[in-house]
Amino acid sequence: SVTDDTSENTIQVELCQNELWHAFHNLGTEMIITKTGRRMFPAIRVKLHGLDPGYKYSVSLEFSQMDKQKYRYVYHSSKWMVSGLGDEMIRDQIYRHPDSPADGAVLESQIVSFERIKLTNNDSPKYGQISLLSMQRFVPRIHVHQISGDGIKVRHFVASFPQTSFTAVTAYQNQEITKLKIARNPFAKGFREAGKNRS
Amino acid sequence: SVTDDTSENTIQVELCQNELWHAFHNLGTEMIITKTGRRMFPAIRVKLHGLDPGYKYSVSLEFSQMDKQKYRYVYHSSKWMVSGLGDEMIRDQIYRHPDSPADGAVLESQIVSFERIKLTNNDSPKYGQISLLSMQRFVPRIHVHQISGDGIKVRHFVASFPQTSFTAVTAYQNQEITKLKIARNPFAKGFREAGKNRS
DNA sequence: ATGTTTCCACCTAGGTGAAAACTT
DNA sequence: AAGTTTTCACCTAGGTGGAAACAT
Repeated sequence: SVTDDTSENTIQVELCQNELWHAFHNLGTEMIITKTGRRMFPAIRVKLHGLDPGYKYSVSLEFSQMDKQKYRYVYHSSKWMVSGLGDEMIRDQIYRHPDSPADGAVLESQIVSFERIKLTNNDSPKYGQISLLSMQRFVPRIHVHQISGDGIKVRHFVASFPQTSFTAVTAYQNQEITKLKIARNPFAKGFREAGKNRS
Repeated sequence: SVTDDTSENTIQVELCQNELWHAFHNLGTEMIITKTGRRMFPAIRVKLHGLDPGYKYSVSLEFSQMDKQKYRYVYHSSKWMVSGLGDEMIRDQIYRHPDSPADGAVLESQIVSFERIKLTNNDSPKYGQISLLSMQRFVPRIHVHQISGDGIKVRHFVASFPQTSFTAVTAYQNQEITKLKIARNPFAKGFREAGKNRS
């Protein structure tokens, strides 16, 4: 498992769009996983603080299983119930942010957005994809590796935010989640309402 | 000016889509420059050979003025004529390929494509843009910098291909160039011919 | 029954040349 | 007259949820 940062200078990771994440978390966030890979919405976007400006850092995203259980959504009660023992996840999957490694000063000056990561239910994920398990729960974790001049990792910091946890699904279960995705994701409009945006 | 590589191991730079470049060169290539920046078509795409697999290299694109003259296109003779003395170019503009610096082994295994570079006639080019001068001639040059562990440039190699030279314009002059751009660039279709691709 | 896959209409995002408007 | 800027219809490219087909 992961060792935390032990030095006196602490790295801070700030989650962007915190209100949006909480809105989804209140309904029980679901993320679609497909064979070809699907983006996350909302995307994990973070702001880093406390980096050493002259050192290089690699920033990565990883998904930790919240438990070993499988869930199902019960429509008449609008609740998630445990439906049995979950499967074992593929080990050691990590998505390195394509703009990293980069200097601490550069990374701190911008928002690190993981919008291009794709979630899949394929057993052999392609480059840029992370393979998850349908009907199981995950929490994203941000890893920050400090790298010395010769490429050796000298420090390692991990952060995670409970409000970004989600259930992986191949089709949305809770229609309130679907509505919120359509309302907030510019790519998602579903079927047009009568008389709106028509030419 | 630029120093050439002097070591025994020579770096080779191979231009991709050579036939396409020659087709344009035969007509006298023109590249549109705009305030907001315009991509090059064809794009400069190269394959690198002879790199040291363990060293890091930075690959960049730069535009060298072919002469200090300004040209105009004479329609009735379909020829470019000198029309006077050109302007001075903004110095030291260089576009580093976004995937570099990278290890020699990584760079050699893929095509280095400069498709995202944008050419502009703006005096203060934004990030990712190179400012050129309308009605003047340029030849792209590929720079390969070998970088040591502590970031110092230890070797420098330059390559250029005469068939990629062009005249920068704000509107196409030679209609044969326009036709070839429309024929070969998937984004450029101009006005549809009657009865084609219609629903 | 329940969950997965495929296909598709509908979007966003952005790269084209043509034409018109503008500048000098 | 000659070159520049703006706008726009028309494309490519690719991210959505819905529905139907499929699998178990």
